[in-house]
Parts: sequence; structure tokens; C-alpha cells
Amino acid sequence: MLVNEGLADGARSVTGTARRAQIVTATIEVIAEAGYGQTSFARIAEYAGLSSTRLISYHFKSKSELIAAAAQEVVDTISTFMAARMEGGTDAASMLRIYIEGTCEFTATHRQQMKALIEIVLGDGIGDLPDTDQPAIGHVEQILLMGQASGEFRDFDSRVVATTIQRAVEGLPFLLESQPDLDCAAYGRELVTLFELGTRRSLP
Amino acid sequence: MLVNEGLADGARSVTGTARRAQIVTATIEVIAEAGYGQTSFARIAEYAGLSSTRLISYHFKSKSELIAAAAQEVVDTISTFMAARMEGGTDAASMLRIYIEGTCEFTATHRQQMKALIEIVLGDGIGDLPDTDQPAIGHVEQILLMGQASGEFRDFDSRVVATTIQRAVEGLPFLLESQPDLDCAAYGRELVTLFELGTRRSLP
Amino acid sequence: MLVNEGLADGARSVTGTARRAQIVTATIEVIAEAGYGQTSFARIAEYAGLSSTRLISYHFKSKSELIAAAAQEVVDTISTFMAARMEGGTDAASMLRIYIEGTCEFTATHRQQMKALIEIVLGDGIGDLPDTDQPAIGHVEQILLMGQASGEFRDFDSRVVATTIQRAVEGLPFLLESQPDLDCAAYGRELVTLFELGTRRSLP
Amino acid sequence: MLVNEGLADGARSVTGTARRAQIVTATIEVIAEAGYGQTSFARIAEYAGLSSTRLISYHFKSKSELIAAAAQEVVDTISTFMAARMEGGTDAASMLRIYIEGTCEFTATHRQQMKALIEIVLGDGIGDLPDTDQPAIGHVEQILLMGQASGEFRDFDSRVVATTIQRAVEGLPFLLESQPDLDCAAYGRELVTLFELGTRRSLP
DNA sequence: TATGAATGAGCTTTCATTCAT
DNA sequence: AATGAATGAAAGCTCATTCAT
Repeated sequence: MLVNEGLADGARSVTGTARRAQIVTATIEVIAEAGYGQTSFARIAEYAGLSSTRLISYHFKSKSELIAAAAQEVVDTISTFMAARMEGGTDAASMLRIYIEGTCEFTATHRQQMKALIEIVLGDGIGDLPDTDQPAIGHVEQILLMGQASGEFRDFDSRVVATTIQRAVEGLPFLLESQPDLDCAAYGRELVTLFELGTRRSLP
Repeated sequence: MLVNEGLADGARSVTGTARRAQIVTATIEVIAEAGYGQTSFARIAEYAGLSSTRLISYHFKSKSELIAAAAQEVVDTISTFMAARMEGGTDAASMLRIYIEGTCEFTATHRQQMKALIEIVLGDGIGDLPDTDQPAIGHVEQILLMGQASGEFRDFDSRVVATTIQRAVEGLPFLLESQPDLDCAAYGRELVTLFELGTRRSLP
Repeated sequence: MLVNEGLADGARSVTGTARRAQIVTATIEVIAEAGYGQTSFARIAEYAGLSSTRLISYHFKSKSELIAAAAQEVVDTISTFMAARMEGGTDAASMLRIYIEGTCEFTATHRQQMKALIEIVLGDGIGDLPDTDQPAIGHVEQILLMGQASGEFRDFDSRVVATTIQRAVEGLPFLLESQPDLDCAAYGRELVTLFELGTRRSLP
Repeated sequence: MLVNEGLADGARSVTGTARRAQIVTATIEVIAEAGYGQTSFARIAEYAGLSSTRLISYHFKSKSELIAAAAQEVVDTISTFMAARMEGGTDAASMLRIYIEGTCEFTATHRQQMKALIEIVLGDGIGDLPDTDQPAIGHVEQILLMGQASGEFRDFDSRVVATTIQRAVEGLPFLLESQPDLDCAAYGRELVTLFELGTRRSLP
């Protein structure tokens, strides 16, 4: 079989799956360290210690498929991480707090993955990957809509606020670039306070 | 003239200045439409109707100088626009409101320029252009610090909140990509309300 | 294989080694015939009958690596040739004679290689390749110092005389350019006589 | 008049002659410092402080004419210098000594000019400028032939020895590159001794 | 005499991808 | 499953030279 693309993961051999994982990991790290625009097959192969770029072409039908796999890998990781956290949420405010602080904590412990994901989303051109980032925005917006329905939150444009919150947490990797010692938990708490005050129903 | 870089604008001929402006304009539009990574001399020359890419090399010492000139052009435009607006500000809250709504209005009327600027800042690699975006962040933070000093604003990490506000207004071009008919003024007003509630001193 | 540079010859495949040799040979001949300054990938590819210059880039990391490989090829050839000859030398005078006549004979039978080597050394800028030409000078100087120590040679500045002898034998390729039918052996004998008389200890 | 080429010097205006001289001087210095291969109109214009390379094209029909003018400038200078010296020579041996030491002294005081001349002769490809260097070789050979006719010198191939002597003195600029503090006069004296011993009629 | 403007050709290098085992 | 080899296209940049005042 010449091309693996399109196969379910179970249809791949053990070594093939391992190779793909190795390449994806290297891709994520190269994107995080060198930037999306400087990421090429040659650089990935060199980073991963592959003898030829041919090995990448063999396991991934095209560059865009490799990039997509790298993005998916990060999305899967963060989804698993957040899913466990979100279970503890009851009201909208606490769910929002969990989401913000959880994302910040994940960023603190997975800097490269987060940076790579953002590079990919931005690098392919603004808005070219709606299927990847829209769900994330949708998640926050869902919490906001829930809070408005329950009366916890005031009346506001849920899309605008959701976008703002999403961009706020996504800004953390950028800050870490220039301030590597930044306290991510404190950053998350500041955001929680800021948006709790900004979204809660005003007191009479 | 071999190298135009470093010369005051008055030291360039009329036609030379016009050509540079033409090329810079084309560059901004190509970046906005095709994305930073897809911007090449060939694409710019084709877009501007130039006979060859050599004409670009003639007027700009290097590609990075051209990109820098394009970014500077946008920064100058927005600076002029905002400088006039900011004169009306007296207290910190109103200055913050003017800043947010002004930036949103500018984005509404200069979509390509804003998108191009963001593409450049992000495309050159995160954090590689601190001299370009830091001043903007600094501007917002300055307002916040002023408001805290005057007692208008509550106690918060000015850096975190400034970054959040800056990223919020910079998110508008991204939204316009998927929602071209978005009401930018309304978007600005939502942000003003969100951050006024989030930053004001709590009532006793 | 992405980069061949730095690998031992045995680490390369048979066809890869053959291609490299073919390209190196073509490079030497192009340099010899067209001159260092007129040597480009395009000219080499055309001369070697390659489909594109890309093939050169594939086998050599950069142009300078290709040039270095070409120079090394000649140096290796002449070293092997001279090493066998020098074994016959006992006293300094005979070693000097062997060196001069050997170099001249090598030049006679390897005109292109010698010319290419000189073009490379000179073309890269005077004195930029001390590691390549200094050893040759050092070799001659070594013989001279030995002769002075043994009393065969008179007292002179070994560096000056060594440089002169080296430049004398290196001048042969230049002469062959304008006088292709020049008798190299006779040229060598003339030099031997000239420098024997110039260096021997004066008779009482 | 569009082109100055082919005009006698008297047919050029004062300012035109001055400009040509300025450009030629800059060319010589650029060649000496950057090397023949790195010498371009752009570099010369930058070095001379010219606003455009167009000024060079205006005063010189082509690059080769400019290079030729630079070479001629050096040749004229050295010719004037040597002509005065050679008047003191009576016998062939003293003329040879004067020639060698004179050339070495000239090199010591005109390093850039000598290096530029050699770069030009070598840079255009071996043997491509016979009209420029052959006369110099001829000069030495003339002295040698005279010495053989008068019985001062032994029987040898005048062409070979002349070439060797010429290359010996031309090697000085190369040595100065790696040994800037070299004693040129001492170098010249060593050469004189070496070649006097090598060329004189053997004592019975 | 001088200049700005423009140009086509050339350069090396990097790109993702395909061919053929 | 893996690999070496090869490839056309495109990139940014520099070259000497010409056009038109």
C-alpha cells in the first residue's frame, strides 16, 4: 500500500503508527520553536533525525495533512485535559472559571503544544481553519449562553464576549514568549476576576 | 539611487516616492488578501502591474525592508487617526472607551490595513517585533495605570488587563473574515461595557 | 539523504558516490575552461548533462562545499602522485629536484586539474584558503630547512625561497595557457638548475 | 556626446577627467580590498559615494573598460616609478637587481595598487590579458638576454627564468596579505641573491 | 554632465513532491 | 516499511546596462 492517508488508525501497523507519532511530535516542536512559516519537511526531518524527507511523504499524503495531524494531536490532548476538569462545574460562573484557569494551566505545562497550535491556526491565514477554532469559541459561548439563561450573567452579545475570552487565554503563549517566567496561574486568576466582573448580573 | 532606505522622505524624488507608495499599497493588499506566508515579490509585482520584481528590489533594499515599510505605513495611519480622537479624553474611563471604540471604527474603515498589520506582526514570528506592538500595549496599560492612580479603576495586574484589551480589539479583523457584515461599532460598545465593568472600582 | 556533507565516503551509496564524482569532475573542468568567476551551477549542469541544477544542490549542501570538494579532489590526486615520488629522495637537493620535476610532470598530465585548483585558490580571494596552500609551501620549506641543517644549502630566508619555488612551479599552468606545446619536463629541469645554483652552499 | 570612450584624454572636460580619476581610484581600492570577483558597479559606487551606478556607466562604456582603465592606471604608475630607477643600470646584473628591488619597494609603498593589478590579471581568467602582463615579462627577459649576450649570465631558457623572476616579485602582495609587517626590502634582497646565484656564469 | 528609473538575465538556495526500487 | 535519487517551480537577490530627461 503506497499511501496511508484515509486509513483508520487501526488499519495501520504498529511501527507505522509509531513513526507517524514521531513525525507529528517533531512537527509540533519545530513549529513551536521555528515558527509556522519556517517549518519545512527538511527541517522536520533534520529535527527528528530522519534520513530523508521521503519518510514524511510516505506517512503523510501531503504537508497540509501533516499539519492537520499535528493540530489534531494538540486538540485531542487539550480536549482530554479539559474534559476531566469541566466535570466539576455546576453553575456557569464556575464553569467559566474552570475553563479559563484550566486552559492557562494547560498552557503552562504544554507551552510548545499550545504555541504550535496557535501558529498553525494563524499561519494558514486568518479564518482558513474555521473547523478547528470555531468549536473552541463555541464552547465558551455555550457557557455564556447558559449563564445568561440561568440569570447568572447580564445581557451581552455572547459572541463578542466569547471571542474576547478565547483570545485572552490564547494570548498566554505570546506572553510566555517574552516573559518565560510568567505566573500562568496568576494570569488565569486575573482573567477570571476580570470576566466575572464583566459578565455577572449587576447588583441592584 | 542605489539605496532608498534611511533617507528622509524629502530626499526622494517625486516619482520615486510615488512608486514606493504604490508598491507599499500593493504589498499591504496582497498580505491582507493572500496572507503573510503567501506574499512574494512576484505576487506583489503581479498585483501592482509591475513589469518585473526587479522594480521592487530597486526601490526597497530587501523584502524585510518592504514589509517594515508596509507595517510602518499602517502604524502611521492608525496613529494619526487615534491621536485626533484621544485629545477628547479627560478621565481614564473615557480614554479607554475612546481607544477601544476608535480602534474598532478604524478597523471597520481600514480592514485590509489592519489585517495586513496583524499578519505581519504574527508572520514574522511571535514576539519578534516587540518594538512594533509593545508601544500599542503600552498605550493601553498607560491608561489603566492612570485610572488606578486616580481611583477610577480597581486594583488589578495592569499588564494582564492591557494585553486582554489589546487582543480583544485586535480580534476584530479575524471576526470580520468570517462575518464581513459584523457591526464594528456595536462590537466596540460591547467591549467598552465589558471592560468598564471589569475594571471599575467596586461600589461599596 | 538530505545532506551528504560530513559523511565518510563509505556511508554513501554507490550511485550517490558516482553522481558526486561526476559533478566534481564536471566542476573541475568548467572551472579550468571557463574560469572561477564564470563557474555557476547552470554551467556545470549543462556541461555534465544534468537535468537541472537541482541535482547539484541535492548532492552538495552549497556551492562552497562543491568547490571545496573539487579542490580536495585535485589535492588528493596530486598528493598521491607526489607521495610515491618523494620516497626516492635521500638528500635535500634530490628531494627538491623530485618535488619540482614531479610537480611539473603532474601539471603536464593533469593540466585541467592544476588550473582548476589554482583558479579556486585565487578565486576565493587571496589568502582566504591558508589551510589549502600553506601546507604545500610548508612542504618545500621543510626540504629547504633540512638542506640548511645538513649543510647542503647556503644560508637564506627559507620562507622567501620556498614561496618563490612554489610560485615558480605554480606558474606552469599559466604558461601552458599561452604555450600549449611547452615542454614541461624541460621547464622543470630549468627550474631545478636555477634553484640548485641559487640555494647550494657556495664552493670555497 | 553620449559616450566618452575612444576620446583622447585631451578631448574630455576637466570635471569629466576628474570624475573618471575618482572612479578609477575607487575601483582600484575596491578590487584590492574586496577582491576582483566581489567588485561590482554597486560596490564601487557605494565606496566612491556616488549617487548611482549610472555615473560609472556614463563615464565608462562598459565594466571591462573600467577595469582596463584601472589596470592601466597602475601600470602607468609603476612604469614611471621603474623608468627612473632603471636609468642607473649599466650591466645586466645591476639592472636585474634594480628591477627586483624596485618592484619590491613599489609594492611596499603601493600595496593596494599592486594587489588590484594582480587581482585584475588573474580575475579575468588566466591568459586573457596577455597584452597587459606579457610586456612586463618581456622586460625581465630582455635584461636576461642582454646578460647572456654580454657573458654575465650563464646559458638558460630566458623565458623560464624571466617568468620565475616575474612571479617571484608578484608574489609579494600575496605574502603581505598574511604577513602585513613583512620587510619588503629584505624580501627583495633575498630574491636578488637567489637569482644572481642562479643566473650568473659559473666560475671555472 | 548628471541623474533617477527601469529592466531582463542570472545567481544560489529551498520547497514539497514523485519515481523506482 | 523504507529509502536514495531526482525534479520543476519558486523564492529573494544582484548583476551590468539602457531609457529618458
